[in-house]
Parts: sequence; C-alpha cells; structure tokens
Amino acid sequence: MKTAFRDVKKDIRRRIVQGVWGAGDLLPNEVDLAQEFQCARATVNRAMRELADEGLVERKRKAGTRVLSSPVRQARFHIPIVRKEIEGRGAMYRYALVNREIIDTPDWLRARLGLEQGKQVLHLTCMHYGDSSPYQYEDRWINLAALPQAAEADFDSVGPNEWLIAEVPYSDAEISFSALTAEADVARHLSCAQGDPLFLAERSTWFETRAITYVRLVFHRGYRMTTRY
Amino acid sequence: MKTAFRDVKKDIRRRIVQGVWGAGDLLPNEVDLAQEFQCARATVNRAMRELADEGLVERKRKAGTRVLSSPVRQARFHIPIVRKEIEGRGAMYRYALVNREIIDTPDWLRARLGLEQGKQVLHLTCMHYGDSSPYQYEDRWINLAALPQAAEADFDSVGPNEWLIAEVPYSDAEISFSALTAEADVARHLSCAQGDPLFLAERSTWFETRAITYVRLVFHRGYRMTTRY
DNA sequence: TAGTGGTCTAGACCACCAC
DNA sequence: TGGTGGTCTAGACCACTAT
Repeated sequence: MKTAFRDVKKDIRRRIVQGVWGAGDLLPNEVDLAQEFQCARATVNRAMRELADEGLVERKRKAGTRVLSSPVRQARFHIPIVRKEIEGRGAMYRYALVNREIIDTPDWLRARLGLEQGKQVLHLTCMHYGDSSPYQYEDRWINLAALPQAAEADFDSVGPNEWLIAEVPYSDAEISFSALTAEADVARHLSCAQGDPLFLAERSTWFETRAITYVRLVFHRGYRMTTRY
Repeated sequence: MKTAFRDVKKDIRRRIVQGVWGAGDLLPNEVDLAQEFQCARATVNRAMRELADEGLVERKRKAGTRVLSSPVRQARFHIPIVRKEIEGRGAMYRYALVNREIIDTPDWLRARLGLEQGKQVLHLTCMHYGDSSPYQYEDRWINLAALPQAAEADFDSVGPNEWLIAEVPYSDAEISFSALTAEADVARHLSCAQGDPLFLAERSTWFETRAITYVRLVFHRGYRMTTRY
C-alpha cells in the first residue's frame, strides 16, 4: 500500500487507454474518486494533476476533468552540454576556436533577440570533436551590452557554452530544430560534402528580459536527436 | 499570499541562479526552509519537487537537496496531430493517400521494432497539405500482427495517424529528429528540389511491448520545430 | 451561484541511504 | 542508525467558471 497516488494514476490511465473513459468524457470528481480508491482527495488530486501534466486529461474548475480528445503528445529532449554528450558516448572531447571577432550587431540578430539599440556583439565560431571526428560546428553570438566581460574571456581553451553556463544562468530560452545543407565552409569543418543534409539546432537565451546569446549548432552528418516518452 | 509554493519555488530558483547557492551546494532541509518561508513542509516539498523535476536540483533521502553542477537542460516538444498543426496555423487541411500495400515485414523494420517473426505489415504513404501546399510526407508502417483490423481500414479519407489514435493508444514511443536531403520521389510530393534539406521525424510506438507502428514524417522545406523553456 | 479543482496546513509514518 | 525526503491524511478555504 505504498505510493498510492501512483496506483491511482495507473488505474485511471488504464481506464482511459482501455476506453472505459473515452475521448471527451467527463471523469468523476476528486471526492468521488477518493471514495472509490479509499484514499484522501489530495492523493487523487496529485494523480490527476500529473495526468493533466502529461497531456492525457484536461482539468477545469467547475467543469471537471475530461479525457483529451487528441492527447497532446509531448516529448522531453535533454539539451546536453556538447562535451558531456561526447564523453557520454565514450569518446574523447576536443574543442577548438575557429574564429573570433567583435562587430556591430547585425540587424537580423537584433531582430531575433529583440535588442533595441545596436551595440556590439562577440561572434565566435568553434568546433567540437569526438575522438578527432568533427561532431558539432558552433556559431555563437554574445550580446556584449549584457555581458561585457565576454570580451575579455579566453575562449581558446574553454568553449563559449561552458563559459556561459559558469558565468550567467539564463531564465528563458527558445530552441528550434531544422535541417540545412552544408555550405562550403561548414562542409570543410564537419568533413562532409557540400550539399549534405545536416541537423541544425538554434537557441536564443534571455536572462530576465535581457538577451544573452544566440547560437547555431550544426551537427555532423547523420546526427539524430532521440528520446523516449 | 496565494500559491505559496510558487513563491517559494521562485525564491529558491532566484537564489540558485544568483549564486547564493552555487553548483553542488547543499540546500537547507525542508523543515528549515518551511520555517524560513513560514509555511508548511508540504509546500516547500512541492516547490522543491518541481525544481528537481525541472532538472535544477537533485534530491536524495538523507543526503538532502543539492544544486546540480550542470543543470540538465531539457525542453518539451509538443508532437501535434498534423491536421491540428495545420489548422492551428489557420490553413485548410487536406489529406491524400498516395500508396497502400501489404508486404512481408522488411528486415530493417523488424529490427527497429523488435519484432520476432516476420509477419506482414501495412505500408502506407500519404500527403498532408495546408492550403494546398505540401506540408508533410508520411511513410507509415503498421504491424498487422498487432493490428489486423488495419488491413480493412479505409485510409482514403482518414489519415493513418488519426485512425491509429482512435483505434489504439500507445504506451511507449521513441522519437528521433534528423535531417535528410530530398530524393526524387519525396521532392516531387513536397514540391521542392532534389537535394533540398528536409526535417525528418521518426516515431516508433509500442503498446505494452507489442510494436504498433513506425512512421517517417518528412516535413516541407523550411520547417522548424520550436519551443520555449 | 454552486460545483469543481487548486492549494495550504499540521501531523504522521515510512523508505532510503550516507555517515 | 539517524536524518532527509516521499507520501498520505483529514480538513479547510479559496479561485475559477460553467450554468
């Protein structure tokens, strides 16, 4: 008789997937369910709350709890530090700075990060290797207005990602996945052919409304981002 | 003084991101925090549990709660029904069945789904359009050993995705994202050029250890999957 | 306005595991 | 083995919103 809320959750989930309660159906309220399961309402509440969190049911005050007609299927992806990702695969991690420049903020970047005035940004390009094979090409832009100390940082030995993690935590981030074909420069760095399809992750981060950084991460050919749910 | 657990959560998060508690540090225990915040231990517990769920801290009995040294960054992606995704963008959804065949299970599919013996599978290819523009090319494989009724289903008007949702819920799924270049056939269906980079989502689903289906979803050129976290 | 979920409380017992 | 988090309870008040 331990972890009662898990049992309640399992049972309710079972009834939903088995069709006892079909799509759109109204479930009994928490008091009734608590009586049925012989537990406290708080226990039912937690079970139901987690089911709602997983996108299986929808809860509204007064309206009650309903089975979602088309369950909002969602998956969680872990966004690993590239070094850890490589080392986690048992490979030797190596980092190299390719280029570094300080320039006026390009318009497209200002638009993307919602910057008001065009100060300067630190633009870095780097490579991450696993066992000497190119793993990821990083195209990093750091807002110097928000992080002036980045201009002094030494990115020869430490990647901007790890530097940023140690320096400034972020509060909000937006991430996108898409596909692109390798242009000459990227192809050379990633040791693939021009025109090869590559997986691209883009991330913008903010700390309390202040834009911190925007990064394009281009993965080696054949990279797959996988998760179970 | 409402939703106290959110306030507690916010405050603890603030202290972590501001460095009051650094990476690896041990946080006060729940009883002490409850006293500090003048609330019940259950309230602190919920706040801390959610922070742990978000990957900011790590909790162990007896050992206490510690700030994770490298926060496990994770993002949630909603896996929408393609019809809803298209309609959600204000476009008209249209579906078309391209091809349908019943064949012996190919070896690569058997390996991928962990099928033991090679029965037959239903292989469907379909197109999904938004306002008459190609949106997604679907390459669907359904395990007939687990779902014999799929052989009789009419996929001329209803997409396999929606049919499956109504027919069998799944319990486990694996999803992968990657990039590929358009081959002649796909390029024709998606109205793009051969060699264009396309975003690919692959999903395998099981229901209580029984493999249900494997699908390759190739999105139109320029598709981006985005989320905030 | 009434019904439902959202949350808090104070107390309790228990499981785990680092010390 | 003792301290810590994990969970349950019974009751209470409140916020939201469908009707």
